[in-house]
Amino acid sequence: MATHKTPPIDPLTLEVVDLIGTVVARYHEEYEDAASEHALTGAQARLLSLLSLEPLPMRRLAQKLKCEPSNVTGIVDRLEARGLVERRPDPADRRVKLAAATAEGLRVARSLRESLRFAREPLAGLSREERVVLRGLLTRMLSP
Amino acid sequence: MATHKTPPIDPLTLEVVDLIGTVVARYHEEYEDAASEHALTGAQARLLSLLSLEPLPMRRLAQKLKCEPSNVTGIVDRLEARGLVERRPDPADRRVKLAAATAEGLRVARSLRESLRFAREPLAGLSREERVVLRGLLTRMLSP
DNA sequence: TCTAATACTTCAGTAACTGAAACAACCATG
DNA sequence: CATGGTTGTTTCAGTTACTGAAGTATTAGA
Repeated sequence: MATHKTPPIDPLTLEVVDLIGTVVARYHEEYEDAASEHALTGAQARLLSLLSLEPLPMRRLAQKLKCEPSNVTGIVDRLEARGLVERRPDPADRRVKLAAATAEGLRVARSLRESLRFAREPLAGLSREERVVLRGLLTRMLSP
Repeated sequence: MATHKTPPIDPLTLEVVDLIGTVVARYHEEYEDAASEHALTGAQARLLSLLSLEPLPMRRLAQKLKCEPSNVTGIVDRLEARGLVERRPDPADRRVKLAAATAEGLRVARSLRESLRFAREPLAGLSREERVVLRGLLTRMLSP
């Protein structure tokens, strides 16, 4: 009964996968909380964070957020209605609209970043050496 | 200009936080993909996974999924319409409805679990010793 | 028993999302 | 330089997820 098509996954790996699941859940929870403290939804917060680095065409936003462009339209609409984002014409291509964070949008994005406690607390228990090790392991995990 | 209210976060920590963000993104992507391969949304997949372990009252589902009970009603409705979940009366309390995975639901849940490649691939590059170290670090990170 | 709390559903209302269709602007080819 | 295909954005219809308020049972407590 222990012989299946799927190779049996060893308990250690299962445990690590489970831990990663917990990290993911915690991360999301904190992110959503931080967003809603600023009266933003998760999707709005993600988009605004992207724009806080540089203005982007709608199409690139859709690529980065892995969704359809028609979806981005709505999210930007709502952020624009609140004065956090504005649409500018792209001088190089008149088809393109660049979404850009306004001054207020930048302020909110910064505040959002700072209230993301995940950056400080969960790593607080780790020493510098441990962080280096963790960085190495995660890097190898992510770059196949 | 480098003196702010927020203590400056060192580059190493930022890097690790960024890596965690990438892990979270990758995890989510794979989870959604696996779900949609089974014609399930993410929320439906999460709920069905919970029920594949044991039947649960609607209220407990809402707690586990961190959402309102009225929301669970809809998700269970849709899963029930597809024959993956059924509602049973709780013999002990006639107010309660237990949601339970059907045989077909269990089958889908198992298949979903197996197609979650995240369990194998990203850890594939790590040796046993490294997994032990990773487990330790993640555990310390999560249990403050 | 009468009342308050609990479990679930129903009903607006909003946001996120998809896919198709429309429109404008770009671009390449003949 | 015309024209036809491609690209970037929006609009629209339709689905799901979600909240919060009200409504209906049922249970439990004074």
